[in-house]
Parts: sequence; structure tokens; C-alpha cells
Amino acid sequence: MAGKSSPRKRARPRAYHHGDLKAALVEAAAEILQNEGLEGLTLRAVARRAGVSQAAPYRHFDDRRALVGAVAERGFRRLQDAMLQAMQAPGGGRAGLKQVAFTYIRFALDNPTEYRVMFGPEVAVTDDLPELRTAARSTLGFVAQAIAQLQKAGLVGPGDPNLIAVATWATLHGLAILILDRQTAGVAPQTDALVEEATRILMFGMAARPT
Amino acid sequence: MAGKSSPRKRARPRAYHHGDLKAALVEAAAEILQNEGLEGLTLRAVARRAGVSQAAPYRHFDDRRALVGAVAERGFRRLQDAMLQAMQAPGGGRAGLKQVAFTYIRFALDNPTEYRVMFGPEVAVTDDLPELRTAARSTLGFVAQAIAQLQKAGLVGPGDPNLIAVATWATLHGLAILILDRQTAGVAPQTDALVEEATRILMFGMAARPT
DNA sequence: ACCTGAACACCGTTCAAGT
DNA sequence: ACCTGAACACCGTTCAAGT
Repeated sequence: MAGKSSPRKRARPRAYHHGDLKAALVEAAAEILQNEGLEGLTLRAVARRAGVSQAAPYRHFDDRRALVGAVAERGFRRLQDAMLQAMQAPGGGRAGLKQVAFTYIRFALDNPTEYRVMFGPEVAVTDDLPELRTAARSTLGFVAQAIAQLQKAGLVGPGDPNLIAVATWATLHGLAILILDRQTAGVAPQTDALVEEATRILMFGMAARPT
Repeated sequence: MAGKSSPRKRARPRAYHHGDLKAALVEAAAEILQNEGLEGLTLRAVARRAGVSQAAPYRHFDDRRALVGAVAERGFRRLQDAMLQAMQAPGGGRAGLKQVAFTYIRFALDNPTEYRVMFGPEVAVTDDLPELRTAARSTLGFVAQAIAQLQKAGLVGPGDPNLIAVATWATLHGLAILILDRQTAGVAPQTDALVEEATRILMFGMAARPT
């Protein structure tokens, strides 16, 4: 918010010259995604929204993919924050997992395009996007931690918490996508019953000990 | 394969003038997706590969999205065929579900880009792609049918088979994406253990009767 | 160090015209 | 009925030049 007084004239028209154009570009991209959908997300449109020239983003991002990757990274971070808050709310154990599940689905419903981009084809291969990879891995680590906690509480049976975490995340993600894609429209008018059922299956399945 | 002899001259150079350019375009698009990835999938490249002018595809598809939608539709059909074959193989019941799960994951691994496009942002909203919507819904119906069978066999507890089917599909899809995105690389070197674990959780969870 | 202006190649899409 | 050739607007990316 606060910025140094600019050295010469023209204090207002362009607000992003104080040094954090990179963050402003990511923010602008996320807004475009939310407001206009994926087809509106062009580098040039992002630059226009941030009030800079079409070439300016190249000072901060190698190419278009890098910007999309940064948006995805932001998404994973926001998703993890939301889950963290849901875990801290009262009602641990089984109720806690259910709360996290609802939080996860709500995030996807509230940020449909951004969520789809996070798991979409463009930034799927993260070999050249190390920060995105780290953010995504961190989300998995977060889920694994939660599973380990449930195991300690005796609510989840023994087994590699990482494997169980992947299975859990997989169910949440799949549910989010199927709901977003309206695959469930004719089947589960309101999605709550669906999330309940999936959570139930998960909890019972995880409580059972491995063969 | 066999075609009518062309009315005049030039029998070979362009093979698609016999009337199924539409199918040829979809095929060409799927090949490009497989060989060059999503960024190679331009309408013009598809036209080039099919040996027609850049404007020709517009005779058969409204726009680029419609072509991508047709590829996705083809994908759902092929996926469903693969699952059907896996179900018909010996070993019904629990072993059958596991077989279907492995088949599902293998399809995703064998057709990574195509699979991601099927669930990606471009064709997510199917309001204007009725055939894609039908194909995707049909896949869900297929899973629901399999669940109903398992219920009859007493291997899955009572409950709306549609809801259980969504939860099942969600887990398979989530698993496929997480594996494709290498989210599981540091956690499950070979994916088999992962699929086993997820199937186990699903089966135990579904066997339990609802609260 | 960071940004602009202009340029290039390429793409989606349209349309008059061909057979 | 189906396809071509040429055109237009727009995009990703580069690069010399500005401050």
C-alpha cells in the first residue's frame, strides 16, 4: 500500500511502478481467469490490466507458461491456507476431515477456472516450474500430516500415511472436478450429499486395516 | 480402408476427399496431442496433417473448441471401451473392480495429454457440446452399473449407486491426475501400490453400510 | 535495472470464390 | 455440398532503444 514518493512527476496513473510488478501481474492474471475465463488469459491482456506494455511481463516471466504456473502456485497456496483454517476450527478427528473436505470443494467451486488450471494440461509438467512443484508437493505433505494425526487418534488404520494421503487427495480432487464439470448434476442435485458420501467411504475405508 | 475409385484423376495425394474428413480431423488432432502435446494442437496444424486447407475444418466444426470437444468425446468412448473389456475378463467382484481401476490408470498413463484434455478447462463447460456431455455421462452411467452389480453380489453396502459411483470415479480420476502430474513421485515410486491402496480403501469404505 | 515501441511469425476465424 | 486463397484481428515473443 504505502510507497516511496516517486522521484519526479505523475504519482497516480500507473500504480505498479514501485517494484512489485511481478506480484501485480499474477494478481491481474488470477482476476482475468476469474472474470473472463481461460480464453481471456493472454499475456497481453494481463499486461494491459496491470498498466504496462506487452513486453514488460518478460522481465519477470520466461514465457506465458511461467505466468500461468505462478497463478497455479498461488492457487495451491490459497487452497492450503483454506484447509489449514478448516483444521484449526473446533471439531477434530472425523468431523475435522469432513470439514476439510467441504472446504476443499468450496474452494474449487469458488475459483473454478483457477482450480482447473492448477491441475490442467498447461502446467502439468512441472520440471521447469520448480516453485509450482514445491507448492503442490507441500499441499500433499499437508494432507499426509493430517492423515498421520488421524492415525495417532486411532481413527485411521495403519499403513503408509503418504499412500493414504494420496488416495484422500485423489478423492477430493476427483470430486471437485466432477462437480465442476457438472457430471454429477443429474445424480446429486445438491453436492453436500455427495461430499458426505465420499467422506464416509474414505473414513470407513481408511479405518480398516490393510490385508 | 477400401474406397470408391475417385471420379477423375489424382487418386493418391489427398486421401480424405471421400467424405469422412470430420473423423480424419479428430484422428489427426488426437495424434498431434499424443505426439506434440497440447501446444501443438492448433486448428491449422490439424488441417495440415489431414491434408486440407486451413479453412476446411470449419465445414465440420464450429470452432476450435468443438474440435477439442470431439477429441475429448473420443477419449471418453475409448476409456469406456477399455473398462468394458476389463470387466468382461475373468475375475468378477472385488478383483474385477481392481482390474477396472488398473485399466483406468493405464489409459491415463498411455494417453496423458488426451486424458488431461478430457477433464481440462477448455471443454469443461459442455453446455454447447452436447455429444461430449453425453459421452461423459455415459461413462458415469457405466461405473454406476458396475457398482449396482457389486451391490447385488453383496460386496458393496446399500446406498444410492449413483452417489457411490461418483465417489468411485472421483477417486480413480484424482489418482490418474496426481500420478500424471508426478505428485506421487517421491511417495510411491511404482504406482501399483498406490492403486492397490486406493482400491482397498474404496472397497472397504463401500462395504460398510451408511450411518 | 526495468520498461517501451515496433516488428515477426503464427494462429483463429471469415468470406468470396471455385469445382 | 465441400473446399481453397486471401484477408483481418490478435497473440506470443524478440530486440533495439529509452530512462
